[in-house]
Amino acid sequence: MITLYNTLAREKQEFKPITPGVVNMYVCGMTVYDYCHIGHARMVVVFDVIARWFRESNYKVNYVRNITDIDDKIIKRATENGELISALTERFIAAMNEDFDALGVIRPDHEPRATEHVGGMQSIISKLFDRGLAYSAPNGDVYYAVRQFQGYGKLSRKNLADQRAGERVEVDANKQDAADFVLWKSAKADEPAEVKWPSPWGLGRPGWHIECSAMSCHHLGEHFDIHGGGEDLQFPHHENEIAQSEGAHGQQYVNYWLHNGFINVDNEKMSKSLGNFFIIREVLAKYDAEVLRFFILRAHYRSPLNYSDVHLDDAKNALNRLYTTLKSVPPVDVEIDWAEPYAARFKAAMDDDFSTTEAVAVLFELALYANKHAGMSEGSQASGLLKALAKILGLLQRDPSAYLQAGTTDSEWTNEKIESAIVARKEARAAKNWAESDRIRNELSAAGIVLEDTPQGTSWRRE
RNA sequence: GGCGGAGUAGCAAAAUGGUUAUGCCGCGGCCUGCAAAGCCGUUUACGCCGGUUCGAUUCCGACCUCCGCCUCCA
Repeated sequence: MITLYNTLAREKQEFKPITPGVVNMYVCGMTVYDYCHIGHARMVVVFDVIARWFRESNYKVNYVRNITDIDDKIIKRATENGELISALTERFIAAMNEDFDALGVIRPDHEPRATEHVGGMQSIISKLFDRGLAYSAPNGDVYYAVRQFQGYGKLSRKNLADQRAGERVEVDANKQDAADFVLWKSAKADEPAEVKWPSPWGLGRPGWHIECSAMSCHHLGEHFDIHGGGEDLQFPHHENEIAQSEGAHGQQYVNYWLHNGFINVDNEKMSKSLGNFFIIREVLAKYDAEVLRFFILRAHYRSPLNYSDVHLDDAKNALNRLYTTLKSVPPVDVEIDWAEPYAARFKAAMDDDFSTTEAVAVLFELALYANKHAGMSEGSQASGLLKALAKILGLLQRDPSAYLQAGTTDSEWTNEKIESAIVARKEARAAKNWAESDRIRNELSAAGIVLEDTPQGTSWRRE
């Protein structure tokens, strides 16, 4: 039985699918006008693992993660660059795929793009007009009449009367109410033709929130199981999605709302305005992508997670221990027996709101057991189980030596050069010439290469 | 002002009404030519004050501090 924390109910609940054996899940993805940062990495890794765990639990998963390829920031960036919007978005979609692939994220079953669903958005807006939930403003924009929707604020627990309208942002005079939000934006003269779609309300483009209502409905129906995203999307984005979808369709939109916590820097939210954000590809230039993935999964998905080089170094050292175990205690292929104590604890952890933190702790306990029983069949069994369980988290599937010897920085010490140094050292050791053998080892050590003498010979790794 | 989250050992991070989290780092030991890796051991952990309880880090109440959302944001 899987339990998950439902933001809508503010408590952990047992997961009950609408259709037995099926999970329909929608996650708000990227707005593609720039490179992805590690906050995005956390979001995709977290929901990747959630999808993996449902599959492991024998559910058929329909995982949809959208791509927002039309919005204000995209238009602004394309205009600044003097390039077509489609050229800009294609470029960053390609970059996004590179980054997410590197992180071992399995592609969602569907990755709809907003621009492909404008028709669906218009049809929802029409329904909202029919139900008296939408209105055209003097400036040609179409707005959602928030106060006409009963239950507005039920996700974010916001009470319209308590909000301080206009305190931070001036209220648009076109709105009937400060809380109303735009469904359709009328075309502006200086906007490129690429962003102008015909509609019953004139030439224009969709508001932000409507795309997710349309794309989720297209792939998963009017009522589906799980909707996820970063915690900041709770309000207003997800609140508005509920208003749109439930307002148009007259039935419950989503059963379980899941929100991942942020990556912080110095205990503050990572954001562009603070200038404290890190792009995935910058981080991957310094650290192996698996280290970043491990770092993310070591924390619970709802907790804030502080990012720094010190913390990634810590994660790197920890991951090294697991790979070192797999290297020194070769795993056998294992079919997971969920009744086996370690596996049972792993499963209990994952079933309990996807507690990867506890699941990772089980991996380390297996590593300890494997190391203690190195050379025995219990050891290789434990090592095999370690690898099999880690696979569910998308970790530890590479050849251990290849992982440990991979360097993020190229040194002049090629593998061949290292190997020949090891041969030279072996000869020195055979002659009990310890001074020479230690000189060679120190030379390698200075280059970040660590030698390990074992009964089977000398192996090496990069630090 | 409203709503929500959090304060755990040097660092990171979980669970839990009484029993070892886990990892990194440090220290000691075993092993090793010496190391590394591994194994063993190790540093009075639970913001503060009350309450409930045989017993609270864990439940209840007050307080302090921090963070997030209320505007685009994963």
